[in-house]
Amino acid sequence: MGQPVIWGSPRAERADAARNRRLLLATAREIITGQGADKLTMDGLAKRAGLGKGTVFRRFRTRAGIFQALLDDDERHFQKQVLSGPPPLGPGAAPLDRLIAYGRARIGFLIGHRQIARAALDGRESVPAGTQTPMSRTHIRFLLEEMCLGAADLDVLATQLTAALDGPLLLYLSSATLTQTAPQVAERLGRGWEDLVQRVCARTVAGPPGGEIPPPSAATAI
Amino acid sequence: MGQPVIWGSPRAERADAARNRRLLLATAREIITGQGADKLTMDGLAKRAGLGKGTVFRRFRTRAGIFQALLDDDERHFQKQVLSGPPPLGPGAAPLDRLIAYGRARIGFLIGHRQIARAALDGRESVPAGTQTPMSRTHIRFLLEEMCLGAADLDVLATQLTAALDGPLLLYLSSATLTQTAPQVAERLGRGWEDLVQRVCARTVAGPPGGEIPPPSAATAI
DNA sequence: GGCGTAAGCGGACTTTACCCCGGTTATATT
DNA sequence: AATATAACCGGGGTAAAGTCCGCTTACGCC
Repeated sequence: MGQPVIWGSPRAERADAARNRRLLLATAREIITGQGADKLTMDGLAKRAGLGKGTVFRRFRTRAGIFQALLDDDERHFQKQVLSGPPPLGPGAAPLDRLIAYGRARIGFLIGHRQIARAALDGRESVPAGTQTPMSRTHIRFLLEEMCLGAADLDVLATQLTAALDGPLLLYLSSATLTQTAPQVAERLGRGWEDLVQRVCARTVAGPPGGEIPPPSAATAI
Repeated sequence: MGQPVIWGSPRAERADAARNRRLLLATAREIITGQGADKLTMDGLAKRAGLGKGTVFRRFRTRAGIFQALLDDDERHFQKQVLSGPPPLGPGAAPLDRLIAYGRARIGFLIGHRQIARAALDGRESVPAGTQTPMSRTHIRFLLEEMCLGAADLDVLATQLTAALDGPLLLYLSSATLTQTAPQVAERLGRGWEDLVQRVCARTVAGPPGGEIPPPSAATAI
């Protein structure tokens, strides 16, 4: 139990650091559910957790970083359902059905986490929301690949579909709308996603317009 | 009290205010091209424009607001090309071709404006990027409508395609990648968009899964 | 042209994100 | 167990965002 297993390279997180990180995340959740995300301040968080301000910044680097960490945490749980839960979300169903189910689930997840997800956006960072290859994109890419549709550039397609899923909730829908009519919005977006995916995966598309030129260079770049 | 008749529109902008707004936008552009978007500070902007800080905040409400205003300004010019320029971007071509051309143009525009567009994101506002019905979405909606594909919910589809266009550049691609390999990225995304749109518009899709239920309530809601 | 009023303006004030660095403590090694 | 070292902690300091309120000015009306 107390065995400090050394992970790959970056020297495992020190025990006190890990404890404090958990404490800070939990405290952040308290503040958010109690007073709303926009009332979360670095000072306040530190004080309420009984820690110094420097500690908070060391852990999360920036205010948005806290929300990214929270989102990451919840996404991990969500992803577990996707990877090992019952079909059609989990493995065992046809890729197309899984993709549709995944979209609906993701929409629900984002609506449930809209406060945090929005607050995780930060115009001053080079890559705003979460990681550069979000789990969502990876999963969609995987399902698309299994379907063997003749897409010219799977990476781009996966990125665009991920955006079609996240974008409306992160970029275009006002949180007022979301708060007032969340269930209807979820249902509409879910149907829309199903329709979109069904069209995209119908596989009746002419070859690439410019001849058979493969994607520019590295196949996995973007 | 003498009730001043409330006009439908909120009483045109005062002349000095308009002049100052233009001055501030121009000054902001100077700073951005000269020193980069992240060097733009409200104090600095006010001082360089020879105005008070309060004025800057009154005009743009928030730091991100400045970038939103700049983007809005440039988008207006861009949109002029779309509405009255030569085909296939402008009117005169088939809707599908216009949609493809629009996507490519929009990608180019966003890559060219990536600094501003990213900085316009703000996790503390209810609707982060620009307006709630961006011109982009409206235009896409219009073209889709002309195509008469049997989409269940055009508004949602338009929103999702808009996101597929904006999302990759706003949310997922690191600005490092963009700066280093902008042309290749533009080309790949452009091809991807063409492929995506061609699939979506192939019109060989079964009816909606749950029968012929129309979208929940208001047709133009989302 | 003179007047009333709403809008605009400025800059001091408050709050908050973020930096820094000396002191402390967990962990690996011997 | 003692030591070396690297990571962690704290809290004061800075600069920038955002607020307030009294003064000024443009605009519509008489």
